[in-house]
Amino acid sequence: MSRLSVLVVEDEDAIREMLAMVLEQSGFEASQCADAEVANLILQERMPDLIVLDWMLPGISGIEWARRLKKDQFYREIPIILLTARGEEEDKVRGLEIGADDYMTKPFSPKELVARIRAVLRRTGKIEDLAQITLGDMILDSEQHRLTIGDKQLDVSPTEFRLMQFFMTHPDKVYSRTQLLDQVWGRSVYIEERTVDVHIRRLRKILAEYGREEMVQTVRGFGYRFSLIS
Amino acid sequence: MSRLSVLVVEDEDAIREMLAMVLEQSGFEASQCADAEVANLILQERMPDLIVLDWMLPGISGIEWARRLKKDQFYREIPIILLTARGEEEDKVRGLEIGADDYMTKPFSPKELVARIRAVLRRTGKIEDLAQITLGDMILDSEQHRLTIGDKQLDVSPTEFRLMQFFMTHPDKVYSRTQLLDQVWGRSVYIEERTVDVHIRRLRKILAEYGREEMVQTVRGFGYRFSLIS
DNA sequence: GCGCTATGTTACGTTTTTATGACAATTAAG
DNA sequence: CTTAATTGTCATAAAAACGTAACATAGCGC
Repeated sequence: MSRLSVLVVEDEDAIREMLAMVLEQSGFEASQCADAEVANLILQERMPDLIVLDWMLPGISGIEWARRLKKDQFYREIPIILLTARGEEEDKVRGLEIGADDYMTKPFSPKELVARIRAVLRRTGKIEDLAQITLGDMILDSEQHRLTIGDKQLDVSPTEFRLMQFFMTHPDKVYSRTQLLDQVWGRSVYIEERTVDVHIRRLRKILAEYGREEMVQTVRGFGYRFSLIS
Repeated sequence: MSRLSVLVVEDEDAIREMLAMVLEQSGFEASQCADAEVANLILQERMPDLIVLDWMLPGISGIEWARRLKKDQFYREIPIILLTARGEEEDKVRGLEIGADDYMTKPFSPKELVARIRAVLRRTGKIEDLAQITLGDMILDSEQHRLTIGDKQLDVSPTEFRLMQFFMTHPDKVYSRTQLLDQVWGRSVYIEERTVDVHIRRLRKILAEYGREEMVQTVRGFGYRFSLIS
């Protein structure tokens, strides 16, 4: 799976889980821990593409840990977004001084979080990877706006692309037509539920050419599910 | 499938959007607004199944609005979860006094939020489902809407699914046909008792493919029992 | 075993839900 | 401006799920 990975280091459980959920929901792969010590272990396991770091941490403070990372030639390149409580604006300067790539005050909206993460990743040139979602032997490439199945590349229309994108980032779970409309078309638009059927049909037609139509599964009375296993 | 709807009334954008996102992600239908005035309009449009309400609001305070709702016979039944900043624990008492159904301090984890909402909805009788029910080596997953036996995944029809759901949550106990109709089909529908037999038969047929038909047991003169032990 | 009742099984008509093809409107491309 | 592609909607076909009746079979008291 080539989703971009984000490591969340935040001691407060509630906020950490909230962050992780938003990240997962937005297509990132989130790992999390409550302090710098564990964070170091995780870093040895796997290098994240970005770190979201709380300013205040028990033990080694966030800022101190960030400083160390930025001195370590091995970890220096990982972008860091600092988190801080509101009203400590003066810290912003210090944070950016030591090399943090951005700075966010709690509380923040999911949109803001994702926007900032994207911005940082773009700035540091990692965003290209984000363009790729992999599931099984299928690759959905947002940059090329292309779907690859096995070694075949095929083009899909914008709506089918978004639908595919949603499905590939949320596999194995049933979604009602309403939920799909909300998530893929966006809330606020009023569209007939039957329309989902039609687009499902169009997606299946495409997948059928590669013998994958059974990946889009009908769950009678509930909606649709996308799954590798039939 | 009509999802349960939750109205979020919270003036701080960041938190409101966060709430909405978590709710949507968890399968609820979320509507949102920043103050009590707009909330009233939304209420007239559609009655939500639950309200998540910030304690402090511009204009009419959350607590005041909640009090009014709880006096209004039309809205009284809507459960309310109050939100407050940490460190205002003493408000909890006041909140619950005026009829709020639960109380949450910011910040909170998505898990906690969803758990509390589910708990309240369960308590007030609007929900009874659990994402995953396990019995022996069988897993009934509402999220995927799938039944797993051993390592085989199989789809069952809506009615068989609900029947299975009921049985798996109430194993080893006999239920009469009437009880099953009440519980699985719903109290208000009139359906022949024999129909239960037929669906039992269909369920057995499915289970038989995996050598489990003896799990659905006939108790002559009383009804049926679902049990791992035969 | 006999007769009676409860339960199992099957087939069938009905209802509900989903799939599909066609069309018009809109948008994007050339 | 023309042409092609995309998209949403509708009408209709097809499929799945349901409930019911009819008949078969099995259990139970006598």
